[in-house]
Parts: sequence; C-alpha cells; structure tokens
Amino acid sequence: MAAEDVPVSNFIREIIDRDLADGKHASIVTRFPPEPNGYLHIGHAKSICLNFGLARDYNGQCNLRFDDTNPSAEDVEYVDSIIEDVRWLGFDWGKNLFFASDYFEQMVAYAEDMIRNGKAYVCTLTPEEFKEYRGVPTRPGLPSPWRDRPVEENLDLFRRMRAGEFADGQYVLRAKIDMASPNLHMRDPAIYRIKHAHHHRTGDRWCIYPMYDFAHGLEDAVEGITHSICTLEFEVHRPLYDWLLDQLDVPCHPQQIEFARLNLTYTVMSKRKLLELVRAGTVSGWDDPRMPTVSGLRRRGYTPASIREFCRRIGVTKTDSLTDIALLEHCIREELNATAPRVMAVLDPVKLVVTNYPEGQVEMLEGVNNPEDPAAGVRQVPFSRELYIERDDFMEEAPNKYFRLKPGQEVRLRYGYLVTCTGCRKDSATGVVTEVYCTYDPATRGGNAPDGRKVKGTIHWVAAAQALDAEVRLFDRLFNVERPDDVPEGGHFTDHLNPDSVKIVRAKLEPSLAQALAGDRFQFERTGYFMADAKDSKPRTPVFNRIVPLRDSWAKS
RNA sequence: UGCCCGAUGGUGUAAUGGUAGCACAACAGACUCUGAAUCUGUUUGUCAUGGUUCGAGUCCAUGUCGGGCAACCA
Repeated sequence: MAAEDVPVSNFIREIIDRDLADGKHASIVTRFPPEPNGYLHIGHAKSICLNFGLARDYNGQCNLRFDDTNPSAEDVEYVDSIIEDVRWLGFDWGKNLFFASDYFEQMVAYAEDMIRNGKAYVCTLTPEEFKEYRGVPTRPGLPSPWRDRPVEENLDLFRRMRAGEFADGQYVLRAKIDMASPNLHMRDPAIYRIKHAHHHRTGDRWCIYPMYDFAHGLEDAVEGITHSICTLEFEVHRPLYDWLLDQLDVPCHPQQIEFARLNLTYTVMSKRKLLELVRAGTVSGWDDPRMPTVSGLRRRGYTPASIREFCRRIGVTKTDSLTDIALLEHCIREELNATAPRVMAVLDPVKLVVTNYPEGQVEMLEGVNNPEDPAAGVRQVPFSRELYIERDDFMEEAPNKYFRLKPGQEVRLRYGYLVTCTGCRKDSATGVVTEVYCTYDPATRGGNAPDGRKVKGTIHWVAAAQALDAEVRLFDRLFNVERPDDVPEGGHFTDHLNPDSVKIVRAKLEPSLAQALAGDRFQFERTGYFMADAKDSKPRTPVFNRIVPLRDSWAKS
C-alpha cells in the first residue's frame, strides 16, 4: 500500500469502528450531498475524500446526491461541473447518483403523514410575522395563531399549496415542535414553502419545495445512509434531524456527525464570495487558476493525487482551524519532484554572449530529464554563441555569497560549459543591462572541468536562435493577507486582493517544449513547476501556467 | 444576556488515565551540475485555577478565549 493510501484515523473512523464492532451496522453507507448552486472548492474536496474514502476503506458505499431542493439558485451547469470534479478527484459512485428532486413525491407523502399525526400545520403568518413570532435566542417564541388548525384543514391547504392555488409566501407548512425551545431550529421550523420557480430537473411540475431540514434527513433515510457527515454549522440542526426521523415511519435513522470545514490561509472559501469574484470579473471564471475551486486547481496544474494527499494530511476534527496553504503547495511539489520532466526556460530573459565561442556554431548537449527518475532518460539541447539567461542571474555588483554571474566569476551553464563573466553592456539612458558577456572554457563541455575545479553556481539558459517564445502566466496568491475574511468595520474582503496575483511574461523556452501538449507538466529548472494550459495551449505554441514556484532559500535571505 | 460546540509548538494533527509524537513552516549545517530535491540537527506546545488519582493533555468543577445558531438558503 502506498503511503498516500494509508488512512489517517480520526474521530469519525472511531465511531464507525465502534458501530461495526457493536453490530449496529454490518457495513456503511455515506454520501456527498452538494447543492448544485456553485462550483466545488477544495473544502468540498475534503468532504469528498472523507465520505468516499470511508466507503472505500470500509468496503461500503458512497452516494453522490444532489441536494436540489431550492430551484432559485441551482442550475445544470453546476450539476455537470460537480460530476466532472468528483470524478476527476478520482472517486466513483457507481450507480449511486441521486437527486433530492427524485424524492419529491415521497417527501410530500411524509409531510402528509406528519399533518395526519398532528405534527405539522399550515401557517398563514407572513414571513415578517413568522420571524416576529419565532423570538430571539434569549427569549422564547410565541405560538402561531394557526398552530392548532384542524388536521383536515391542514391537509386541504397543503394540497392546494401543491396545486398552485396560492402565491409564494402565502402559506408555509411547519413542523409542530416547541416554540419555547432554546434551540431556534426547534421553534416550529418551516418544512415546505411555496415557490413558483422553474426547477432544472423537474421543470414546472412543482410549486412547493421542501426545506433542507425536512428534506435532508429523509434523503439520508431513504438511501439507507448509516453515517450522515456534514460540517459544524449543522450541529444545532441535529436535534431537528433526529426529531423528524423519529416522527416518521422511515427505513432507518442515520447518525449525523459534524466535522470542521476547511479554511486556508490567503483564501476565501464561501461559495458566495467565490461567485462574487466571478461575477465582478476579478477572476476569469470559476476555473481561473487562482481560484480555490477544484476546476481552478485543475486548470492551475494541481493533480488529483496531490489534492487527495493534502486532504489526508489535514485530518478531520471538530476544531475550527486555519490550514497553511504551504501544506497544499508542499503536496504538489512532492509529487511533481518525483514525476515532472525537467526543462530549461528563461522567464525574464537577458542575452548572454559567449565571446570566444565560434559564431554560427550550434552543438547539441545532453540534458537529464529527471534526476529523481533515471527511466525518464535524456534529451538534446542546442548550445550556441548567443544565449538567454535569467536577468536575475547576473549582477554587476553583487554580494559575496552571490553564486551566479558577476564580472570575474565563473559559473556553470547547466549541461553546457563553465563560463567566466567578463562584463555587460547597458542602455546609456536607463542603465538597464542589455547584454552580458562571458568567455567559455572549451575543455568543460557538458559542465565538468578536467582539472576538477568546482564552481559554486549553476544557471539555466536557452540558445537564442533556437528558443521557443511562449506566454507564461506567473500566478501568486489571490489575497495578500492570511485571513481575507477578516475585514474592519465597513471593509470588504476584496480590499485584500493581491494586485499582483498574476503576471504574464514572454519567456524563452528550450525547443523541446514545442512538443508540449495541453496538460503536460514540467519543472522549469530553478524556477518552478508549470503546466501547459488546458484551454489556451496550441500545438507548437504552448501557454504555461505556473503551478507553484520551487522553494527558494536564497530569495528569503 | 439563551443554546450548542471547541481549545496540544508559528500552523495542522496524534497520544483514548502511564515517556507529549508526527507533518508543514522556520532556522542551522552537510551534500549538490537546480541556492531545488535529499540528509542531519535546532527552536517552539497541553488556555487558566481548583479537584479526583500513585499518576491527568486525557476525568470532574469553575472561569477565560474562540466558533456556530435568530432565510419561507443549504
């Protein structure tokens, strides 16, 4: 078993172990129940890995169920993207793809059972009055004047609600529980509302829709869910979840278990805020490579395995926490270090002229594709008199510990020659370096000196005439503070947007990259991991996204 | 001021009454044809106060701090 597949224990697994040992269940059934009103993000990935991971490890089943009980915000676009994302993450629900909307008829029957049992009533209060009667946490609520409406009248009104005789908000079906409960959710919650809205799956068949609290437990029960796992904010709903299932003649009573949702530094995670960024055009869409959405991470170049590994490492608890995004970055670096072919690419080019190298000569030098993986083989890289190097790799006046090119210093051109810097030319007006000069030692072909002398620095380069010009997108975090949600009075989370979250450059790439296909990942030596963009890369003219930079202990000091 | 939940190094997470461990991050060194990777080492922790116990991060009490709950959203 690979390290990444070894499950990390957590309190939910302990509950399941106990339930299995006690014989409460012979096997488990979980579910991932998204509402199709937005794209999935890395927080959902945590839930997906949890629920599907449990099913996998315990030889159980995990359903993919769309909780589509509110047509106003939902759309097939979201259904499709969610299906694609869960599958991309590497999970399979087999035949168990369900929609809450498929249970609407059944839910109405359960609602009528509740009415007949005197556990639900049709209320005529307006939304404003409803709120008024509910009271506040510190004060009990007041019973609705319609609380004791006769069963027959409730039944009749509910059926007419369904038949479309009333306007939105005119009536609502409520559970009859306890208006004095310290738990607001137990104060006769609404369970069915009138909503004349077009549903993406049921069309105009319905004009009443069940509320989450009524629907969710029934969906779970009907599907035979054993462990209904959700996030912490539903903890206060659990008494209602349990109460409801106790009132009705359902196939089973699943156990709701809550865990803490994922928070990431330098990131916002609410669907509302992500939608706002999309709508405002702050990002190019849900799959903008800077977004924490599954589609954004995919576009950026993250692999499913790296996201799964991240989810494995963060664990599952009930503690509200803030995970350092450095851990996510570590997970993708770790994978790509082992798998990504190395190439040379100059992101901020300046010309280097090897003054004693014959003009017009081109020789092919051998580069190792992946030092971590001998099977990756070697490739040929052209070398000539004029090259491009990184502007950062030359300093006219440099500190002592600067190992790259400075006048008089010898460095290695990776897989090329040892060269000694002899000077540079600068634009007389601006002082900007336009060309750097050096001489090479012909005896050092391939990068080693026969006399055994060592050089401290090795830099990457690309032959000027053979270089492939390409667009490279350098992404950085979208926000420049750890907690973008923390805003002062009157502020907005977008105040913390990082103005430099993307920088587009024209880079010089080694010619082998002309063969790169959309979705191919590479390590650009000394700079980072990159992927050819899935949408904008064309054959022979790739466009690269920087997934994550290499660690750089020099830049820090 | 009501109810529910939580609190272990900078961050995340283990330890289930018996040696506080792991990972990320940071720092230092070794190695290096990537200032990467790798290797070695270092710093930093049980929210507080009582109690139970031979023994408490763990159990109990009180307090403190943090989060959630007052959509006909999920």
